[in-house]
Amino acid sequence: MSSTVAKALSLLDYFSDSEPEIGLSELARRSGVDKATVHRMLSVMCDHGLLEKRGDARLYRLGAGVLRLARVRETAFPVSAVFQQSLDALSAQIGETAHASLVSGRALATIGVSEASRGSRVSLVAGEILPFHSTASGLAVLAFSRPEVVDRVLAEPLTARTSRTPTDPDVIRARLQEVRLTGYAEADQTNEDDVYGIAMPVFDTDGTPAGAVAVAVPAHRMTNDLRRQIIAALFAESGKLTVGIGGHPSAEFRAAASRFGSA
Amino acid sequence: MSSTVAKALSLLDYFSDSEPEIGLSELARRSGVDKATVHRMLSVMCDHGLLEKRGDARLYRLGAGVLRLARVRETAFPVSAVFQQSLDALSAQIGETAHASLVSGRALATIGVSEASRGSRVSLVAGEILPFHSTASGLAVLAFSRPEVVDRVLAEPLTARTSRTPTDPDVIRARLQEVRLTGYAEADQTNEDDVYGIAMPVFDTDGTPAGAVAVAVPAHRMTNDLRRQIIAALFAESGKLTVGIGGHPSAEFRAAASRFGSA
DNA sequence: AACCATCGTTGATAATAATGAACCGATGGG
DNA sequence: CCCATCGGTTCATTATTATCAACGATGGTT
Repeated sequence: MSSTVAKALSLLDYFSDSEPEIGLSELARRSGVDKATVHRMLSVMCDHGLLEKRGDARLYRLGAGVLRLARVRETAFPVSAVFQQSLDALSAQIGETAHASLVSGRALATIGVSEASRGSRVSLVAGEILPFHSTASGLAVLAFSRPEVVDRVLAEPLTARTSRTPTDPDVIRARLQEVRLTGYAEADQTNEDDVYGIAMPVFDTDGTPAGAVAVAVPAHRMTNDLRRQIIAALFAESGKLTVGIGGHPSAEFRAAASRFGSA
Repeated sequence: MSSTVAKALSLLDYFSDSEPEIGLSELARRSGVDKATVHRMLSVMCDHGLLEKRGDARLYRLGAGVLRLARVRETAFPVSAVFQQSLDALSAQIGETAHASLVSGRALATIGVSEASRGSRVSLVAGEILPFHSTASGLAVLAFSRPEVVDRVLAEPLTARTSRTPTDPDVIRARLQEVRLTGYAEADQTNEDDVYGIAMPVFDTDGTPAGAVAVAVPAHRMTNDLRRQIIAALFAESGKLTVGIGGHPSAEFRAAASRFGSA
């Protein structure tokens, strides 16, 4: 839990699209680690190309090493490209912002976004780490994950992102049960105010969720009709994606999908 | 030098296009670190999404986290996309394989390749970590780097990749001086047998090399005419790339370029 | 211009976390 | 059927790393 490399790697989580460059003191403050320690860890990560200091400023940013790593992963197991294509289709069809995330350790990593072209839309801070318990994507993934994964996630302290965020493990377990029956997860302003998200899992080769695709809508604009449209579109795209990455859905999800199809 | 996080991160260097999945014992053997230690480090990196074990097999591969990191870096500082475009143009024009790499800590990380369409061509094991002293790209970068960077690189032990690899720091310094005068670096089978590489630096905002573009040709096919073609094309593309990433070339490189132009 | 806050960096001490050999059960090839 | 090798685990020893304070530099403010 408190290994040195874990602390070092967790520093990477603070970099996102909204904050691609961060200073030493800022990182120390956020992570709660001593400044000197952070400094040494950042230096090591710079040496390995995971980070780099911008020449002039004294800010750190993600280095060229991550580009190489991503390239290696994408050429061996192309998923990012496959997802982006589906996201573009989704946002075009629905007219709202679509995004995708993959299971990345004990959280979700946003790996693609396709924003709607209309003026008022949900503008995601992309590239962020998403919590499991407060996002539609997280619930969608968790609902079809193995019980021990659920236990591990719910054992950790659950922070309330908004006033509506469920933080009681039992409440969340109940919601997961719903998700298992319907096949999709909804998050009505539980991760961010005014954002209503609907998500569906995408499955890996072993039948466990590899990630999720989701559509995010300004909460006030959500209607029953729009919900139905989104869910139908997600079933289509999630299916394509699961096939696209060589996976196959769990029996539970297939059952939920057929229930929806016959409704 | 022997910090824990450094050892952990160096494990990532063994993943490449030719070997996107590696087992525990294999990594322990290569890195020379104890199996137990490697196991703990891998576990931590899995928890953070940098790596993941493939569900069925017992192999480790790069995780979804690297995709997120690369995405964040690319949206903030798009270089990978810019490079790929130039690489495609180069390989189309010359008819040989072109590749690009960026300074990544104490080495070069290959971030893009565009293979020629012809049958006999250099097929790079892409996504690899390139040494500075044995590759044309490395020499091109080093030649225009600050003296202390050169000293640091040449202070480390230089491994002979082929029978022609220069391992004497003084010999390499002499070659760097040539590169500074001509603006390009050549590597005649010093990194890989039968591969002749020509590379040119691409500069960052602060006038230091951010990386290099290179063309690799089967050694037996290299002629003076082809050399001249490649060098001319590289001057054009390297210039575009330097501008494309918002950088500006060092005075020394500009001088070399103008000498070539007037020749 | 002088000040104050904050930045990145360094160094000595104390305590933590890494180490590596031995061991286990499972797997697969000879 | 046996042996080699795999991934994974345990535990006592020790070397590593976190800590905390102080320092010089930087930059914005009064």
